[in-house]
Amino acid sequence: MKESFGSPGGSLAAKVRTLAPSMTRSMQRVAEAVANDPAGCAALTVTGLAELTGTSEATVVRTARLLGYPGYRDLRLALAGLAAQQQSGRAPAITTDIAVDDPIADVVAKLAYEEQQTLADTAAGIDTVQLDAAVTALAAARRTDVYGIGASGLVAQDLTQKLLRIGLIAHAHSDPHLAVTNAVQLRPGDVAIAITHSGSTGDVIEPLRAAFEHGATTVAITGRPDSPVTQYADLVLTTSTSRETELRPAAMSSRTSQLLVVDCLFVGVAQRTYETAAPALAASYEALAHRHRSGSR
Amino acid sequence: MKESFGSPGGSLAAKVRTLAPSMTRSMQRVAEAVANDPAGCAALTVTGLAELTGTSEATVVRTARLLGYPGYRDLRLALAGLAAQQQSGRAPAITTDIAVDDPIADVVAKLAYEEQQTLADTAAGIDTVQLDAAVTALAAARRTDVYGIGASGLVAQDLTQKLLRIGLIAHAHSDPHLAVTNAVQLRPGDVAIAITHSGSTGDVIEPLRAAFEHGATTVAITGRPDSPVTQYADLVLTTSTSRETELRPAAMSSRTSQLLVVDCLFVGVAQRTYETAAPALAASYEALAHRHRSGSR
DNA sequence: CACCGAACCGAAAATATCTTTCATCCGTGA
DNA sequence: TCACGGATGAAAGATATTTTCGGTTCGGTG
Repeated sequence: MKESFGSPGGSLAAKVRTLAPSMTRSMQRVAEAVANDPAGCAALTVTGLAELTGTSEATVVRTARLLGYPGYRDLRLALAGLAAQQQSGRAPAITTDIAVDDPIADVVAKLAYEEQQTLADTAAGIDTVQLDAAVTALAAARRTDVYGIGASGLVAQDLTQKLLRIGLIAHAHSDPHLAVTNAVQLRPGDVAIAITHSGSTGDVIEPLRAAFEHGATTVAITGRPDSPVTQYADLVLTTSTSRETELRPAAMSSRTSQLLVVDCLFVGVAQRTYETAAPALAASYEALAHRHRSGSR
Repeated sequence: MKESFGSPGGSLAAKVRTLAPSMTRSMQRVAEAVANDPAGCAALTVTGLAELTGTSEATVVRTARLLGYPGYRDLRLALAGLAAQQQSGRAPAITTDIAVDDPIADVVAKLAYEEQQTLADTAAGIDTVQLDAAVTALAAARRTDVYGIGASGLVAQDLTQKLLRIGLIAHAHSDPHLAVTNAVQLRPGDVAIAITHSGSTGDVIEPLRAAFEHGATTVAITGRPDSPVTQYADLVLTTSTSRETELRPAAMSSRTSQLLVVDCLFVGVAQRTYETAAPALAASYEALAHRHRSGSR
């Protein structure tokens, strides 16, 4: 709503005020309407605006000319621009938590905003040295086990799916017993990754511990860098922790954060193993093609 | 971020990407021109834009329609608005694709940025009316089945986990046969949700179809609103489509987008069923507490 | 008070722009 | 190769904008 200086378009209201004295009565009515409700007027045709102001098309066009536009068409475009700017000006107001009676549109906006925030926090907080070390370990690993339970289990599977796609050997475990059983098979050069937001999930810590004790390179992806899980982790990747609210459980933001970390790991590994990763990715894409119907076009 | 008129607003570029696959060659040329230079195109008449893109007026109008506007006139208005916003909003900082030799810190930054972008696009492109209807259906459903394969399967599980947490009956299926077997058990009042980025995954379409034919309320979460899956969907929730690069497969951004939609569904349902959802959430939290060791440190 | 002229104004014609229709063209699959 | 269906653009048709032009009002003047 601020007026810009030399910038074209500038404030229409100001221009209207300046030029008002040199306008005839009907033209003033038009100018006023335009200044008061740019958005509304932008939606109108010459005829519409003429009727609204109780004048004629000719007068509207004359007014547009006076305001410095070649014709009404261009005034209208400028109006649309102005409206859009005003619209975006009164932006955020997303500061509050999601309330029980928020309309669904607000829910969408707030969730998107919060997840964006989570991503930014995570990216800012990540330790690239540890990340790089984890990537190096993964790229060279004979096999990789990933542990995760509940929501984190899905992240574990996501990572596994990706690694498999580029030809690495990876397994996700959400059954603690099987996880431990498998963990003891690991040996130096292998990698074990535990994903847990709280860092205190025993079912995930135990297999990591087993892997750790058998000499595998262990990685913890957690929101609590001082939690028990880090005891057995050679490398710790910290995810961001945002306050959780009644309607937005922690699982939601921790998942977003964990997924970003996982994506970074994946892309990092794909870079390191580009020679084999690129063809593998292409191949998996090919293989899937026939599972899709002919497509929409 | 809705715009003044009925027309869906948000990022035009995102919409172009989403709809591009369903466009013909000439229309793609027009769409591309519009997406690349909104300001320039806003200054052109139909004829002008037709000449610029080497097509005809008819094609330009057709493209405008496909993008959701009643005609070229309105597209032009929207373009003017967009141009104004870009002008004031300054440059969106163009990031290049992730390169094979990018240092890990750049990878983190680029991935975070792209996922944020995906979230914004998704939020802008989502149809809140459909979303609201889906929420209503879910909140009232006797049971809910969710179909998803591969990466989308994880999203399906995520949704299921969340719904279960607030006391709803939900199942995720990734086995196509079992999915169909279960789908035929559905009846009016039940809800079936298919999650597929391409919208052409036969293994996911079949169960949805079965559910559809048995009278369940069917929902499709897809990046292609014109794809086969929507044939059997009462409600369609569109996820955003970002260009995929060699090191960043489509699965990555579609997952981010799908998860946002799923989160919106969940929060929406939690709002509707607040009386039962809040205690249920609290209870599940309690139940998990004992799985965690005494705490940090 | 009647008259005059100038500016104002809007109806309608003229023009530009947008939309629709329809015949043609091109690619595709049998 | 042929037939088909969708994509495409030329041109007709519909709207919107601009221009023209004559009527009207208002202030000044004899």
